[in-house]
Parts: sequence; structure tokens; C-alpha cells
Amino acid sequence: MKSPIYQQIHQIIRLIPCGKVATYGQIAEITGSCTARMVGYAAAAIPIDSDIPWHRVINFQGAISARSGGSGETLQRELLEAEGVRFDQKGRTDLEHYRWRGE
DNA sequence: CGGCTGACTCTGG
DNA sequence: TCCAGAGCCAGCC
Repeated sequence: MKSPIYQQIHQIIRLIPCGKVATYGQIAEITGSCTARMVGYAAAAIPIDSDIPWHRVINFQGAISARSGGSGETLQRELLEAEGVRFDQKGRTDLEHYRWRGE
């Protein structure tokens, strides 16, 4: 980790409590030093094997953003459902109910 | 130093 | 609800 920005974003994601989700823009606002895209790119750099709950990071629509490679979207949904997050038929979560308030 | 790329967000049709 | 376009910035050739 050379860039403090990525490190910062990774740290914020670690603070997300179980059963809650955060949007890229939300995290960007918390850092106050980067934009939603930066969060997305930093998240993309997070390895699945990492201890960072990257699956709790979703887009502002409450939907899961598919990664560049391929499968991962399915895994993310499975992990969120395991934490109690419900998905509707559109594959989206109720942000008003599951969005992390920042505590 | 310059160009390309990308887990985004927002507005409008 | 879905699709397209514009704005945005760090990282990697």
C-alpha cells in the first residue's frame, strides 16, 4: 500500500458493521479526500482473500456492481444475505434500511 | 509528462 | 425501469 488514499478507503470499509452496507459515494464522503470512483478503484484492488469486508460496498442504487473479471457479484450477494441483508427481485438492497450511517 | 482505464454518481429522456 | 452521456481522479504504462 503506497498510496494513503487506498489505505484510507480500505480502513473505512473495515469499519462497516455486519449487516450493514455502504455506497461508494458514502465512503468517499467519509474520507473527505476522494471521490466515489476512487473508492471503487480502491475496492477493486482489494483481494477476495483480504480481511476487508469488500462485499459490504455497493453502488448508490443499492445494487451490486459486477467486477471486471466475472463472478464475484454472486459471491457478494451470498455474503450479504448471510449477514441478514435482503435483496429484492431486482437484486437491490433497501439502502434506507441497510445503509451504514457511519458509526 | 501524456494517454488510457476503471466495483462510481447524477441528470435526463 | 432501462439506457446514455458527462464529470471526476488515482494508478499504470
